[in-house]
Amino acid sequence: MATVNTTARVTMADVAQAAGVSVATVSKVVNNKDGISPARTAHVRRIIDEMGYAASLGAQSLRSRSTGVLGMLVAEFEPFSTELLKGASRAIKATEYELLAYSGRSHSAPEDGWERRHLARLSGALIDGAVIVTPSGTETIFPVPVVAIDPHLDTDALPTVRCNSYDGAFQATSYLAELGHTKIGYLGGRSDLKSSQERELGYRDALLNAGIAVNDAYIGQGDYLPEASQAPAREILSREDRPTAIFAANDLSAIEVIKVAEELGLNVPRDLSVIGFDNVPEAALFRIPLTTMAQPLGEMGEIALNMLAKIISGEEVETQVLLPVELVVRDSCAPPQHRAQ
Amino acid sequence: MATVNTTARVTMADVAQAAGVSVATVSKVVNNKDGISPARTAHVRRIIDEMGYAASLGAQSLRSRSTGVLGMLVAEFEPFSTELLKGASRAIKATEYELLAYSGRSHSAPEDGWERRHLARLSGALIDGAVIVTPSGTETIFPVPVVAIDPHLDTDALPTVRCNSYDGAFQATSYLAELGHTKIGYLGGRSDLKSSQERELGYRDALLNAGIAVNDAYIGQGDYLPEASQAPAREILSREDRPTAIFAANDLSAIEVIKVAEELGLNVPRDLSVIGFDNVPEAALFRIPLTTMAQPLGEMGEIALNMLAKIISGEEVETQVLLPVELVVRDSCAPPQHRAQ
DNA sequence: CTGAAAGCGCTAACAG
DNA sequence: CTGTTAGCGCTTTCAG
Repeated sequence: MATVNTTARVTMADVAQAAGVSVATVSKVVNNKDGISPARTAHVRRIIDEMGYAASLGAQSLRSRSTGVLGMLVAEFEPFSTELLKGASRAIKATEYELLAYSGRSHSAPEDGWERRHLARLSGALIDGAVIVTPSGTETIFPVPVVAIDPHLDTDALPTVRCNSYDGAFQATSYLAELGHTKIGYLGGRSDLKSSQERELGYRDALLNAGIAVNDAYIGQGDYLPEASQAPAREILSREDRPTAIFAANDLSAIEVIKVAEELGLNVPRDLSVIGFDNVPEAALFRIPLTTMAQPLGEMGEIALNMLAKIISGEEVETQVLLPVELVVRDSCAPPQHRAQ
Repeated sequence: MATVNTTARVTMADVAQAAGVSVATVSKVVNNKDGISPARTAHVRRIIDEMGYAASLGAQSLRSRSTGVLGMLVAEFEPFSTELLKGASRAIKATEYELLAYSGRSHSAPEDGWERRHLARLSGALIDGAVIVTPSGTETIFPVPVVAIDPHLDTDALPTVRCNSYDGAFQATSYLAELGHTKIGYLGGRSDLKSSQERELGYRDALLNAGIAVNDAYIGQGDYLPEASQAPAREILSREDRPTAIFAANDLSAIEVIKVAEELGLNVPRDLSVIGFDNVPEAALFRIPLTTMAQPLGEMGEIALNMLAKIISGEEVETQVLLPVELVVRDSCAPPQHRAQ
């Protein structure tokens, strides 16, 4: 049975009444302001504990413009963002802050600067600053200090931590070429993100570098999303002259590529090599462990959070952090099979 | 350089002024109340978009007692809770809610009902309900509807989703016994959680069932935490007559056991078999892939969130969900080596 | 040292 | 249909 058993919230007024003091006094005790006698302080504190009182974050921030909580804004809690979150959570222990992760209803307006809305909703109330994961808007100033992870913009206007996507894509594609592949496809990510653009560039340059002509029919776009990757993957792989290898812009779409390939009767890696990007746990856990370009996700989350904390406290920090990626070889790539022309 | 570039927050009053209407009108437009002419509604909406306005969650909830956001309260964002979070995030898409995950500063008061404080801070402002992960308090009624995952209590007072810990522990221990082990240790979890107690019970019963006497010197407690697991693991494994297998109450402590074992010069699985519990991604990813009892973490998060949504909307739901666990065999267990007595 | 009072941004009656 | 008014729970002057 669904019994909704709820108590009334205990407010500061309740505490004040129980303690026989004014709310102002309680407030001062709560916030460790001085000007309250030790005796009263102790008394009020006991009542607070007894009643299990904790200041309402909403009301508190409404008035004081500072809450001691940092936000992590994501479009969704998927493998990429949760790895970042783990890192941020690790980093926050060394600070005085609490961590609040927020994922609004981005499913309504897909790529439309959701972070702006989230931020507007949470800042100036609730959070003192935020790290935003893959923001898609063009905004660069917000109501609170912000650091972005893997942002949209081709600008230094926002403190940012990201990985070298160009280099990673170049490495991944070159790896495929070195394996002997010449027909190498690319399934791109969200075209509004800089990371995605860089990955495509790295892919193209690696091809050129290997003396392979770029074939646009081998290029699709999956928006970094499994759902969106299926159709383009199917299209590329259904061609008579299909590629023998595909570099996918992130692991989740790489996995989707493999699924589509198998539906089409292809064996991975025998008939098709697939390499991903990110190295989320799901990549290693997949039935066919995925070869991928690893980003130090946890570290990125940590760095971003530390950066944010420093920025808020007015410290000087390097605001553009670029981390290296690393090839992780697993089972999804192999030299191409010899096929009849 | 650390330039903190921030704009002022745009408030409802700003919008009202820009639109040449009252805040009440704006409020009604924002909340889709009727009673505003289509023309004005459209006009106000345009201004809102232009200014990038979004209602302050804090102020909004302070007044309306309902925010359309559901909370997920965790002590920390570690592998266990983030897997649950992924599931919850999946489930929330089908609802009208937004998801807010919160991890306060539990490092202050370790096992002391942190969830009460988090909830007090967020509820009655901010969230309409919450799923609480491994709450440690004894409270059963809260200011908002709540569902617990893996709670403390031996009670049905709280809507709960959890796994069959007793059965899982029994299976895990039996597996070790079937492999031929007779000296089987146990590294327990947070003793205040029911899951932990059940796992110890399952361990003991499985031993008895296998005709093995329980040796208390083989039993330690790691609080489900890597840090806390090290010392007891070292103690158990340093004994002259050390066990040849250890069942750890969760994966993270199992991994810690392996690390300690290796420091002590033991080879896993040759000299020591280790089995964990949970099947977080880290278990499979560990250098020595960990054999473990899998909990359907994502599913648990989904179920809990759906339960919460239903409870809030007054629907009848089964409030005590018990999910099965499953043995996942990987590389950390082997039959015991023959050793000289 | 303590309390009264004002007001943060918003919503909910209630008048006009 | 629209604006005025009164708070939500809290912090912060400012008098006592």
